[in-house]
Amino acid sequence: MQISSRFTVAVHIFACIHTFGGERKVTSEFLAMSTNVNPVIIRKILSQLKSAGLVDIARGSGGAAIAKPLCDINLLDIYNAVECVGGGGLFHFHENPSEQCPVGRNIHQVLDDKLVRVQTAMENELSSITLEDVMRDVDRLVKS
Amino acid sequence: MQISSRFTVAVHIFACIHTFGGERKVTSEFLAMSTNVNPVIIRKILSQLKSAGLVDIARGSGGAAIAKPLCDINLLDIYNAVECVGGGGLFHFHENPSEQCPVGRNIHQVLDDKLVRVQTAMENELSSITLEDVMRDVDRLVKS
DNA sequence: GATGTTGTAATCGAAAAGATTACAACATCA
DNA sequence: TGATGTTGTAATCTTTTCGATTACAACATC
Repeated sequence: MQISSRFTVAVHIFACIHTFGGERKVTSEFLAMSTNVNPVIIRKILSQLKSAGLVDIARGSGGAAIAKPLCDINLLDIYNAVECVGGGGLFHFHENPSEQCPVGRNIHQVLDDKLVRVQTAMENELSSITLEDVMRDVDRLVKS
Repeated sequence: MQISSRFTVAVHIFACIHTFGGERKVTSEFLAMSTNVNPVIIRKILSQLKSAGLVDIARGSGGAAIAKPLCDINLLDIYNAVECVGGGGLFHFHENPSEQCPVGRNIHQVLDDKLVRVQTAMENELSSITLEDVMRDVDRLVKS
């Protein structure tokens, strides 16, 4: 099972706004071309990024812009914005272990803190990478 | 999107073998009871754990046993054994970014090393937790 | 050979993702 | 003011993946 492609699409969106925002209007149609993802999906992702305060969207006239300085947005912000981690966390537990079995009765308590540690390690690494870091590489590659 | 419950089921299986292996035969039927997961699924997970050299299974007579010392099995071993990470890694990339767009052409190269770092952070944390650590907590809770 | 178990294929239903169509709401400009 | 281009969103469809289930062959032990 993998983390959905909405996350990489979202970073791609930021890279496009950063690269083309100065010279043209970055619409969902344009982003759909660049990502090769359906424009409705793009609009849904943009809407999630807007709800998280990461982008501004001009309704009607169209076009998206990055809402904060690049150094103030990290990959965890983006991950949390677009990935529907509805309380469940990264790991999916089997729902109904037996209450009769002493192992089944306690497995949740045994594993929970350990899985939280693993998820936190991932989130810490995500949060250590900012859009400034990403755009540095984007600029280098795009302009060569 | 979440990591499938096969992982937590697998750890549950180890906990059952550890706890009950001395006093009774731990069959897929028994494990199905404790986990409340279908016995065929249990057998499939057991089969994956066996392929990874983590358990021994007695065909015909039945019953599973842990194949190595507890301190020599960590959660990453189990994760890799049961999670079908077919080359793709933890993150799912959007498949076909535009080759025409300079951003689309380079987004993969920009993100790949960063996503590998994130996945590695998760794997390092997983590998730092051994079954010995897990069973310490299992013993404490089960015997109280 | 009877019994209990594992191995595995086949099928089913549910959930989630993404694609697509359709259309209302909105802003801009001629 | 109305034509145009865009966003917001609902509805439907397909694909994929997971887990449940049934069925049965292969196997070990008594």
